[in-house]
This record gives sequence, C-alpha cells and structure tokens, in this order.
Amino acid sequence: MASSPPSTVAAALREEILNGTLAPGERIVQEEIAERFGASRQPVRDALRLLEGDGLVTLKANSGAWVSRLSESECEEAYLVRERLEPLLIAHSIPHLTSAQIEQLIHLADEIERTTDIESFLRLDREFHLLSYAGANDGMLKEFVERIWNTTQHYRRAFAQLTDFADSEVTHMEHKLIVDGIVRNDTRQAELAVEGHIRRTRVTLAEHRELFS
Amino acid sequence: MASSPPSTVAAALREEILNGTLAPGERIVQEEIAERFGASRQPVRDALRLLEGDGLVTLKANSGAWVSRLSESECEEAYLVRERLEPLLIAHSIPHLTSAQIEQLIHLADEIERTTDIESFLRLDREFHLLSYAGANDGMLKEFVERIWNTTQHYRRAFAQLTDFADSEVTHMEHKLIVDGIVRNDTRQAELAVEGHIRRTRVTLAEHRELFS
DNA sequence: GAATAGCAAAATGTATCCAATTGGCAAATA
DNA sequence: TATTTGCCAATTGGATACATTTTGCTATTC
Repeated sequence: MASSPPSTVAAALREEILNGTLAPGERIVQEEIAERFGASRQPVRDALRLLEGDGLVTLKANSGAWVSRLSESECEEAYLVRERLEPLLIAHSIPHLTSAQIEQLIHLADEIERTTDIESFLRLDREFHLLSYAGANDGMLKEFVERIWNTTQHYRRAFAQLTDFADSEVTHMEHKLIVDGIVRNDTRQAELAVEGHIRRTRVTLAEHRELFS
Repeated sequence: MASSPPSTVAAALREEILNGTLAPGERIVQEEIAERFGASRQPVRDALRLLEGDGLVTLKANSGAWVSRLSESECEEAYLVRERLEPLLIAHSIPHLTSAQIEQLIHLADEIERTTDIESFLRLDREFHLLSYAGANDGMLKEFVERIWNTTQHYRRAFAQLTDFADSEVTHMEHKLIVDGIVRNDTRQAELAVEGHIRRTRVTLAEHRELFS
C-alpha cells in the first residue's frame, strides 16, 4: 500500500531525518534527491509536500526546502500538547489491546531497561509508546501524536546524548507504571503515568536550554 | 505572503469547501480546477497536496481527489481533541490579548446573538473563537485547532440547519462566560467555559446520528 | 572601509507531452 | 440471467524543457 514513488521518497527522507542523517536546518535540494532515487524532480516535489504536511520539512516558495527546526518554546509547546493528547489516546487504546501486544509491551519495557546504546533506546522507546496506543481507533489523534514524536525526535536524541541517560532510572519506573496500568486494566493509572512521564520530560528538557542555541 | 499560484488555488478551494460549495465526498478533477484558474495542472496538484495536509482533501494514488468526509466516530474524536486543546490555547492567549481584541470579542458575542442567518452564524462563531486564541504564540497548536475547525465545518453547518438553532440560548450564554473570563482575566473560568462549550456540542451532536448516514 | 547596486549562477516553479493506471461498459460464456 | 473477461475512454502520474526567482558575489561609489 502507498508504494507510489512520492511515498517511497518521503518515507526514505523521513527515516533519514528521524535517524539524524539529516539534521534540523539542513537544506534539501530537489535535484540531489531526484538523482539519488533515479527519478525526476516531480515526485520529489510531491514527497517534500508530504513531509511538509508531517511538519518534518519547511518549504519556502521559490527558495527551497529545509529540515524543520524547533525553537525552545516550540519544543515545550509540543510537550504540553502531548500531555493533553496522549493520556486520551492510551485510554482509548487499553480496552482494545490484545494479550500479544501487552506481552510485547512488557518485553519492550524490559529491553529498554537493558539498553545502553542511545539509538537503540530511541527506537525502543518510540516503539513502546506507539504500541501502547495501537488499540485506539483514533486516526487523526494518532496522526497528531506521531507528528509530534517525529518533529521532536532530534531533540530527544540530543538530550539523551547530553545527559547520557542521567534520568534513566525514573524513566524505567514510569514505563513500568504504564505497563502496570495496562496489565491491571486500570486505565486511569495509565493516563496519569503517561501524563507524568511527559510532564517530567518537559520540565527536564527546560533545564537544558543549550540544546537550542 | 504566500501568494504563489499553488497557495492561491488552495486558498480558493479551501474557501469553497468551508462555505459548502464543495461538499464532503465530492470529486475534484485536476483539469477542471486548472482551467478555472487559467493555470496548468501542475500547480493544481501542489494545491491538492497542500489541502491534503490540511485534512480537507483525500488523495488516492492514480485515482483522484475527493473532499474529505468524516464518519460519526471521527467527528466525535475531533470534538474530544478540541476539549483537550482549546482550553490550553485560550489559557495561553488571554495574557496577551489587546484591549482592542477584547472589545472586538464583546462585539462579536453580541452580534452572534442577534444573528438568525446560518451562514452568518457560522462565520461569526468561527471568528469569535479564533480571535479568542489570537494572543497565543503556539503555532503548531493553532494549526491543529484550525485544522479541526476546518474539517468539521460542514457538520456544524448541517447540525445548525437540522436543529434550526434549537440550542442558541445556551450557546450565547457559554460565549458570555468565555468573554467574562477574558475580561476579568480569570483564565481558569475561560478554560472551563471553553471545555464545557465544546463538550456540550459533542454530546448534542451525538444525538443526531442522521447527520452521518 | 562600508554599503549598495547590479550581475550571474543555481535552484525552484510551470507548461507540455507522453506513459501508466483506473473504472466502467459491453460482450461473451457458463 | 448472472458473472467474468477484455477493451476503451478518461484521468492521473512522470519526464523533459523552459521561464522565473532568489541569493551571493563582485565591483563601484560614497
């Protein structure tokens, strides 16, 4: 599904932005991308428009495309919005999670605790949270949340590198609280754990303004 | 700003979708639009991609473009998200509203109360709420909220026509509560009034499933 | 020496032509 | 008669060529 050239190019660029190959602020030249994918500039333009819709790329008319960059206040805004949306999302998700998915969540929380590598941590943490929302049928809400995760991915990486997992103990505890809420079907606890998890991250991030200099 | 052909075409189509000229589910043919604007199909394609990013248009590869249509559950989801986001938005806005803007809000609430025409009501109501958020510096949050307003506009119109303003008294009261919170600088009251306003609309909408048949 | 005006190179935007895909209609077959 | 297969018209998608805009550099002037 969605295997048209523009989607393919967009997916590849999205991956490069998320894994840090393309950094925020970096210029994206249509012709370069077109050449790399053996296509013309037309599908590349479509791909860039798709990514603009995802908030990952910023287009300027007659000028070019850049990987989106967040200011400190925009990053804080992103976390404030997550604090409002993700508790709702997990509440809608929990009643429909399969036992296989719950098993996987337990497994992921465990694996995250054992990881010392930053890239693995980012990948597993993302997988954990998005899987905890997999039961929800809310298309638009999921789009919003995933968009925020994508646009803030770079800053999570920078933060993890800067602090070298200084808060990892608390993070693991919060993940366990979320899992516990899910396992015991205590939706309210899961909501509060998610909200607290995001809020603490926001406050901790705010103590490192140097990330945005 | 943003006066490039694609933006112009997108703005015109957006207007036609919002004012009901183009109804949800309606097909949009590239060549027709191109001819109407005296342009080639290329900028039209870009415009459709822009509108897809706004959620107003749904594209299907190799098939065409349609005005987006919401299901009943998607519409409810939209209101649930608004209940979470708009209180936050008005809380951020209130401290920065100018006295001229506050005067205008008072004036709008008054004008809405005097209106019996549905199109005027929709236009003024939208203007009132978006103006009440004008003080906020939250770009992404505003984008999200405006996107939801846009994609649900058609259903607000259908609801107003169906009920012929049966709940207008309550609506006016809620608007006054919001204005009162703003005027007295009581942010918390404004938040609660906004949340209640949206929540009541959601519940009332849910009593009219025939809108989505 | 700093600032501004003009120019040139590079990248984006648009138009046109051609290819590929879709969906409906008709005809043939079970 | 219902279903399936094949064809054709219509529409979208992609590639190439050309026009337009931007931007940085250079040269000139104050």
